[in-house]
Amino acid sequence: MLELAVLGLLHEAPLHGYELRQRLKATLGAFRAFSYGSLYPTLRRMKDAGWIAEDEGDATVVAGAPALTGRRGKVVYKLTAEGKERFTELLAEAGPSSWEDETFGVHFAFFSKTDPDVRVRILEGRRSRLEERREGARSRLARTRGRLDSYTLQLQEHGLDSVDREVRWLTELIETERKKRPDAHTEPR
Amino acid sequence: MLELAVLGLLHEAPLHGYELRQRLKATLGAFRAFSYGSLYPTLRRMKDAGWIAEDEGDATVVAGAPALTGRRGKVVYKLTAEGKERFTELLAEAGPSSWEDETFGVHFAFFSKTDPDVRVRILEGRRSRLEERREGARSRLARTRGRLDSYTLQLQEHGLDSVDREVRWLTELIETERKKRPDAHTEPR
DNA sequence: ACGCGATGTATCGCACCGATACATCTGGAA
DNA sequence: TTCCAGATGTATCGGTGCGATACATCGCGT
Repeated sequence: MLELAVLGLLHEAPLHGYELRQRLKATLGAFRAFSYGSLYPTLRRMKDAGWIAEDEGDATVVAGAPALTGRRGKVVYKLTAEGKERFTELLAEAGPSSWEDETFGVHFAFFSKTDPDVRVRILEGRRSRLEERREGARSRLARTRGRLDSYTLQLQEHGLDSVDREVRWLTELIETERKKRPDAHTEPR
Repeated sequence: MLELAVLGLLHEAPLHGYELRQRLKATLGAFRAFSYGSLYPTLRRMKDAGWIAEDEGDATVVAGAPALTGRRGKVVYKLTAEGKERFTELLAEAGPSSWEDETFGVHFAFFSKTDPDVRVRILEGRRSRLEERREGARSRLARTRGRLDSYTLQLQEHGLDSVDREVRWLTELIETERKKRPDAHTEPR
């Protein structure tokens, strides 16, 4: 997850950790926090995996001098060739994981770099996921309505409304996508 | 978090793990998943802490027989006296943690067992939390609007709308609470 | 000259999630 | 009547991410 987000952000420009976090908050803040506590370990993992590399900012650690207060410069990361590959690869796969709550937002954020077919498939996957959830909630609610105290009820209904809203949003998006490419449709074959 | 939820559910009736999970999904499914992977460890922790105790369902493990295929009965949990105390204690504290994303839903679910003053304080805390977030997002959006691709923009706006909706919802709830107790107000003192 | 808030890197412990394993019970199709 | 699929039920494992915290530097207003 964070991995995909980082790949996407670095795909546009090299960044150091702090900036990365700012961008993360800016684009995905509504859905996930992505604190430093996961960012830095992820950066290390990705560096070890070879997706990203340090790009020597203004560090210029003079070999002789440091030892104490070793003047640590910014650590700027950039995508490697393998990293770019990995990014396209991740963007291409539209599996069930792409439309889970946590994942969907990140995928969506990079839709402009995603294949149109994949876009539609993800949007539809997300929508039916939500519709499932909504039906479950609805029937459960109908079944237990009487026994619920008013707060629990309010909570259920607010939740249901939110899901409804997102479903409508997705439907609009899907239609827009369709209009752009009238030849693509749900069932290939 | 899960701890509070479990205390709340067991406060109404003794339950075993599976049932507990069902209820969790039913009341909080819109916000958190609460899988078994956290439920069972939590139950163990709570048992060790003394908040809950096993209530021997239909286990009736006859001392002599088992060994192989040892007929494992349901493990029904119930609140202990300390557990009840702990529950009221947790319900009473309305700190910043009560209105974070993950926590708020759980607190709200047990509002019928919460002190009216605390209810209002939590609702207001949640609201100003969201308003802060909204302002941040709004100004960031205004600042960067031109540079954003249309998908990122859509995402931002959808997020903003959602926050708006929740703020309105909270405002209504607060007003309702106020009507119920016209003497309570924001600043004590 | 001082200090405070933003910038910047990093780690630690903990909560939780998703997948998985495995066993039992129940009801309907074969 | 047998068989098997799906619901019920308990449990663990690896991994991801979060919140708090620590610490150092930099730019700026006072």
